[in-house]
Amino acid sequence: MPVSISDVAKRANVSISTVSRVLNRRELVNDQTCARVESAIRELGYQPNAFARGLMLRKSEIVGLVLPDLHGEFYSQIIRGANQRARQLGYNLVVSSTRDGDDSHSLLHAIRQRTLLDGVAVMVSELTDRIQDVLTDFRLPFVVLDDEIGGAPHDSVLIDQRHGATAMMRHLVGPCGAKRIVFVGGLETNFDTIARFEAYRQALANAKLPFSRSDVYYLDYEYETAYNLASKHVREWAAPDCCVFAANDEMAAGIVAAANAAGLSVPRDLGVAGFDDTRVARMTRPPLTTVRVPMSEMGAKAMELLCRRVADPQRPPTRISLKPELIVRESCGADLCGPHRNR
Amino acid sequence: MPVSISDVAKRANVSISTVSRVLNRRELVNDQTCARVESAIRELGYQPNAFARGLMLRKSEIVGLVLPDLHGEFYSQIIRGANQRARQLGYNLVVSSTRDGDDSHSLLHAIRQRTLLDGVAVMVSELTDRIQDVLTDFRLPFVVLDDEIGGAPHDSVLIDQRHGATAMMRHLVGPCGAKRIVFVGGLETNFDTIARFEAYRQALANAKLPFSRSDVYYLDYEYETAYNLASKHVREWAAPDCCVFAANDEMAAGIVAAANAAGLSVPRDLGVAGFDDTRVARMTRPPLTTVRVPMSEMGAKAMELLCRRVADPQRPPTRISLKPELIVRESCGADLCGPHRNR
DNA sequence: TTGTAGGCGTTATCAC
DNA sequence: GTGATAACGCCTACAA
Repeated sequence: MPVSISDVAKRANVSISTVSRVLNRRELVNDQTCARVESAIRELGYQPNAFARGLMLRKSEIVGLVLPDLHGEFYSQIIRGANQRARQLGYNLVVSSTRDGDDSHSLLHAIRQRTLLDGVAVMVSELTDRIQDVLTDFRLPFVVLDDEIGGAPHDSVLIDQRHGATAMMRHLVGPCGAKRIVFVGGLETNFDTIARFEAYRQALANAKLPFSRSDVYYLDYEYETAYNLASKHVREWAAPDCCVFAANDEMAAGIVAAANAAGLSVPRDLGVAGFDDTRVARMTRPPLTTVRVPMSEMGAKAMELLCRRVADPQRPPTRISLKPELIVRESCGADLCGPHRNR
Repeated sequence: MPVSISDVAKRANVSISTVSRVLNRRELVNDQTCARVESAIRELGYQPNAFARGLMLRKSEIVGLVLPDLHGEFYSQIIRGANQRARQLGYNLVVSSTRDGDDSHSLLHAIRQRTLLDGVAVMVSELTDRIQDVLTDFRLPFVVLDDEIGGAPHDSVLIDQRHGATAMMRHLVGPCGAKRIVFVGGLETNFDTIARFEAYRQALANAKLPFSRSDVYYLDYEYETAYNLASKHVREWAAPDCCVFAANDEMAAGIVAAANAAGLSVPRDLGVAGFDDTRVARMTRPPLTTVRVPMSEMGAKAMELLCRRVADPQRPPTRISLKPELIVRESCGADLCGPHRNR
């Protein structure tokens, strides 16, 4: 049933090498025979077998992207950016997540199949020993997203979390005139949360504001969880110069909603800042002051690095750092040029 | 550099067939030699070459998923469901979109590479002739999501849009007591929008409510567009018994926001209904009455069908229909047991 | 239980 | 310009 290169050869009355030539280096073959072969290909509906091809060429033109999860706007953007760029570069993208099912299994499965992949981009977000181990003696070209792994040198594309969080904090203590800032992070072990917390603490110190352990919460990046937390605390937070700094937009949205539900007005009675600048940020009332993280660009850059490395495995490791950008909207009263509640 | 099966064979002092046997049918080989081979494998870090393997076995254990876009909660859910199920079934998933770049190119690219894929699930959402053509004489096992293609019979998993939209309309004209319903759809050519509009019109007729062309709008499923539209019309809509039926949650959220911004109260001054039940639905104030579309289940079912067909290409085409479910929250005042504004 | 040999569909290296 | 032929790494009768 499957038509192979030799079927085409017979039909066109040439040898298989000639067929192979018109497929790959048509300039080496006579125009007439070329035409004959091409029509044979068309008539037979011949499609080169990718396995045999890969066996010879040792590449599949498929690269992988492994993310902590595929759910939500954030990852969605990365995938989109990566997919788009990968295709531009002539590659197809395989997406996997470490969350669906057992993470190690998931990852290892992808790796077991690795000979089919030309390379992999990995985002870990939390470092487990297993992943660490797997990655250190990884034979396949790979690039790491949003973090760096100890051990072997490798390509990586990073978000300068510190920079972004610091910009936000400066905005809050400066233009917004905040004197108390509540930090609502994701999981305590999450890389991004850690980096943002560091910036938070540092900025507090710089501004000579007191740091209080009890103003720090670790949640799970989800809207509902944040809503619930805020429902409990929002009346206590509501103070002339208090802001909540959430580690992503969804949680910030939950907090805004809880504040509204409690009859408080944002930003008059309480400032709320988000992170990521996903579409939710423009869907709350008021829209969120947040930090734009160039997610799809991160995906795209990852693919560039990866494909470059596939082409030249020897090149020195590259490290790309992407700078987030402060986006001032209304949820912190920034436009008011003073403490946000003095409206 | 790459270690092959014969390296292992040498190291273990056996023939390559023996190595192959411990890899695939370990029961056929003596325990002792088996152990010897296995340790050789481990010591050498041997990984079977997937190309050579595929060349013999004629399968890759990779299946594809082609979506109109990868952006947003909706597709995100489908991908997640599909990915999860695919892995459970022992397959890896390749994701592509027809939107990034030229759609036909994109799709055809995936198809050109198809010998690497064992099968593909496709969601088209709008039918272009090219896609139609490509699909009708598709050699590869495939299943269609959320629609059916004329021509060759095939597996498909459908959302009963009609059922969902009708349930919503019944809810609006019944419990909510709506007398005028504004329809805000996606693109006029979009399958889902078409189906929902049909249900809308039908339900209006059944309820003996007047249909007015000027109460029908076609947008693009985006929050902002809907917000802008609603900003213009919301004061005119605001009537004792008027509801807006948006074709997805994001647009509904935009409409709610516009209403709030205009000083109207939802649902007292205007009812707003969404569709899909994505996370946004719980992030508006008030939360949206909407229709839950089992997206991740659709992805999962698609993979089941696909993998089953890969295993048995001869089986008769199956057609799975998933029923959406009405979710009553507060944006239409349903809980009020009467016209929503009488609060 | 194990080894030998042939073939899967390509591409690459030679000759001609 | 074109055609044999040898890899590529693996699986699987068939033989021993």
